[in-house]
Amino acid sequence: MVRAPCCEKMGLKKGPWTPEEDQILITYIQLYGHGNWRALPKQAGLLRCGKSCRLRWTNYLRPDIKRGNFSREEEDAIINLHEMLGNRWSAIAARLPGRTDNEIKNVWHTHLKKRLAKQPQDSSTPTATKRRSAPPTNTFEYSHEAKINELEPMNFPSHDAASESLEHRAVSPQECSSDLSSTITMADNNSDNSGYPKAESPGNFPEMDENFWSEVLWTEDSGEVNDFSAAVGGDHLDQEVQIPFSPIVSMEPVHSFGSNMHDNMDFWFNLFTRAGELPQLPEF
DNA sequence: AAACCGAACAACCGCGGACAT
DNA sequence: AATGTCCGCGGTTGTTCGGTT
Repeated sequence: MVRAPCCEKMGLKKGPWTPEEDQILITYIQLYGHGNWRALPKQAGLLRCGKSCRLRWTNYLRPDIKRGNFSREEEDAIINLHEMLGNRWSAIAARLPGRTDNEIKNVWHTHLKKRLAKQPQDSSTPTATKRRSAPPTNTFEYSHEAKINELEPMNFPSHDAASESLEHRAVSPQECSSDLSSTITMADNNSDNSGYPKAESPGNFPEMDENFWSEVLWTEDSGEVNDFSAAVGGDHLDQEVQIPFSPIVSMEPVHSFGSNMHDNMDFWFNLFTRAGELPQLPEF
């Protein structure tokens, strides 16, 4: 069979994403989910291929991504998991909540390989056993892997100095609630030419329950809205929220957001203040 | 101050598997 | 069973940034 090129149509944009594109993608997925990546960019009005959208979302924009430096525990876990799983980054990422396969892959190539190279091959250390880059192939290894797959995802507190700083850690809902001023300060003072505040990456959202992202946030009795471009800014919606990068997005009140109103409020607050602008928060 | 260089990381590419028709 | 489409994965590349000379 012949595979159609990902971006067969000319004019599709490549390269770094702009804040405006991010905003459109985030807003679209919040409203409609991402059932069909291929169709998504067209419906959302993005000049990107679906693949690019998926990558951007999964590696950068997803709300549950933990930004910031890897803790020592996380690094050790990556090393151990890599020892067992090989270069199966997605499998490793599945054991490290909030970390993406791409991020883990980068950390491995930039930090951990070097760290391992420096370490003496001492069998007493968990990372010193013989490594492989290929996935396990024999039955013992696969049964071992099956055990790994039964493990619960690991949770690591961010405890190293860098991740403790405001510049690197993700902002929890609780922190947002109690210290909004720091968020404002970061957004105001750390902007660079990219349009993103340095300290406030798009990944710094409060964690949401799964329902938040699986639910369609906005519903209308009269039926579906298929044209996102028309939907944003539409006048048929209940509430309006001014999003810094243009589109006007509206949504239902708080019950659609998840279980915690404060989380939701903080989410939007963080979202909007990324552009250094105070939002017009919806009235919940 | 400018040039250079390496590290870090975001993004792209191509392949293969899963699923639908 | 064959074919087509979509998605996810791993490898790789390109760009940016910070440190050094």
